Amino acid sequence: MAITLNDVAQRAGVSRSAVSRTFTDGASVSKVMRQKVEDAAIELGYTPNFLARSLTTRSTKLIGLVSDNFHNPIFLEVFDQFTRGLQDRGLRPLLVNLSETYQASSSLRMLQQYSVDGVIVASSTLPPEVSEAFRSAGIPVVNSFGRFSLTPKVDVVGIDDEACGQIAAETLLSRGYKRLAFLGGPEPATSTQSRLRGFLAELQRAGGSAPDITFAEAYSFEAGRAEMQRLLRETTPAEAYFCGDDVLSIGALSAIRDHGLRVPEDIGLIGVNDMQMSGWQNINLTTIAQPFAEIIQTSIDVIVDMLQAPKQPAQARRLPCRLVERGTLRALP
Amino acid sequence: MAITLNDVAQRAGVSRSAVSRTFTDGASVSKVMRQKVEDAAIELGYTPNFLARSLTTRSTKLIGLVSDNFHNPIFLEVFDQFTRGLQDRGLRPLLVNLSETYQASSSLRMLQQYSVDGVIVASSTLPPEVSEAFRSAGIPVVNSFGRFSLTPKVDVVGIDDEACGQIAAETLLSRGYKRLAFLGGPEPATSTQSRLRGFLAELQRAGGSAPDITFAEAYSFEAGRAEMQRLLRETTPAEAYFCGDDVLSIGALSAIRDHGLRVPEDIGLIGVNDMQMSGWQNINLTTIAQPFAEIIQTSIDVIVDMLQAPKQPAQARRLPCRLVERGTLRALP
DNA sequence: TATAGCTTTGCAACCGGTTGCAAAAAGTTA
DNA sequence: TAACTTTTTGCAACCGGTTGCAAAGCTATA
Repeated sequence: MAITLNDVAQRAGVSRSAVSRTFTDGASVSKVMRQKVEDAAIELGYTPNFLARSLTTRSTKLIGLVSDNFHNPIFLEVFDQFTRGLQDRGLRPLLVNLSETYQASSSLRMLQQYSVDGVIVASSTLPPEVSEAFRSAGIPVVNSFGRFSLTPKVDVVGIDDEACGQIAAETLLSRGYKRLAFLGGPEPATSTQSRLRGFLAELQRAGGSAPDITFAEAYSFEAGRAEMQRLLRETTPAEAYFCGDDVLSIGALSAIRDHGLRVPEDIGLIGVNDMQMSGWQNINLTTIAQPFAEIIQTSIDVIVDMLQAPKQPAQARRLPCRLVERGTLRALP
Repeated sequence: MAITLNDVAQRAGVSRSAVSRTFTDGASVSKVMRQKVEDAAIELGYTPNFLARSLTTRSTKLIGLVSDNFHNPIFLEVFDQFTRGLQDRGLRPLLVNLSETYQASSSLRMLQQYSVDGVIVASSTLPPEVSEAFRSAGIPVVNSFGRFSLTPKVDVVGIDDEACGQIAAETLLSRGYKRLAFLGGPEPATSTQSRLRGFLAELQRAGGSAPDITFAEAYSFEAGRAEMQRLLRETTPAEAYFCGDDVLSIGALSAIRDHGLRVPEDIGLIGVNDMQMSGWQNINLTTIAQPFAEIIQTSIDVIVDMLQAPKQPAQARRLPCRLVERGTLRALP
């Protein structure tokens, strides 16, 4: 059996409140009282029970970390940074893995039952309704990697997908590529659509010709490879492809090389994310970096602010992307 | 404010106990009573508070999932499977990311404060003391991917590292490789030492000559690449390398190719893990598969058993590895 | 219809804490 | 030293649930 408040109170010969107060900062306890209690606590090896405490304080320090993305290697970096960031602020991530067998609605109920202080939905593919459900349930929520909106229903922290498409277009055009193509992620994803929009807009502005447009089934190596294989088999390949993300690009890269073509000499490739692997020397992918650290840090800041002052109007934040030049595009002329 | 037991009791015009009982399975409630309560609960949108309940039932369904490995891509697969497996059994993973800034001792205190039902330490590099600390604190614990021992202090589920080394030796010898080498993971890791022991034993048994032995700094691409670069620069390379794990192998692979040598024609390579990436066609690594799904499933089973019948003597389980043949070793003669 | 046996229900105590309030103790001031 | 503040302390109620126990309600049997 664990040591409780009562045990310590008895041992120290003081009231239960006294013990509680020594472990609550800001409470009024005299020097000698604190000493007596702390001695007893140490002797017995007492640690206060957070969950019992949460009943009256109405704060569990538990944060639901909800995602559906346990396959894209980039998310290991994301989880790493989220867990560290939360820990640094004394918050505890309760991890939820959404899938066909575990639906968002169950997770809402579950997280309610555990009285989480807030929820972070970390996904670029989950529909906004998922985050909105938490908000309607009165749980502070932030959608990391979510889509920007001028009238967001929940707080969102993500990148500027249109600007991202624009950077891709500028970069490819500046390298002298003419016949461009867009090899997007899953077509229904709003991030895919926004990047496409920005890509097309910039091409038009700069007077470039209309690109080929196709979509991969998922953000995965296999999907990128399969789609690129199809393109190489069924079409005349473009000079350069703007791919939905890095893992997709790596799949495409492997298809191109297997087809006997060289990158960047025959075909250029630019991805999105800048995951660690993209910097590996055997991949060396030119890509548009998402500011992961900033997105995650900001998301945590937003949640922490909401814990203190809930019910601010929702806000969508767009953080800027940045070109990372490596070896899958030819050099500037 | 959230709806409580009291609200529902009042609404339904029954006692608090009655409400509690309708939400506790195995409790005695009549048909009509249950109906009344459920109606009221639905009207009000009531869900029982798990944490309050845990005070009396002494079960939170919270499982600490402790790891220090948020960099090796294989761990995303591990987290995916752990979270799903736990969810399937109604358990909730409280994720803990150990690092220099967040020590094992803090995590013990924290997990005690949250009254977790059990802890899974998922790491092949953390020292056994970490898991043992949980056990001495009376928390059921299992060490996944831990080291085998005949007299374990805590339950361990892992692979047979010596057998793994043996498989590597057999495989390389059967391909006709003569000058073999061991390019291990971090030297102090016991898994590294065990695999080396099995590797050497089998070589000796089969009359092979003694291999070169070196170690990488970490289980990472960079470390594998750096060590292989050093070997190529400073030594006459061996005919085939048994590498500490897949990500290390991929680093080594890139160094070999950059050096103008071909795999498997000039140098053979075999890894350990069989992570998804190893099957990507641009990598296509021959490797020894760890039975991740079984290790994780077994770990969860072990914890679940401990929740029901605590304090069985600790047991270490070794699950068998399996060769996965791909393209980084030459074919059988 | 009276009695025995089983099921259902509410009361009240409890899980491990926190906290408002008033009494007690300590510290100030005149 | 008396009167007045301020600080410290314990009591008791509460957070949102569960559960042992005894009373009440029901069914079956004689």
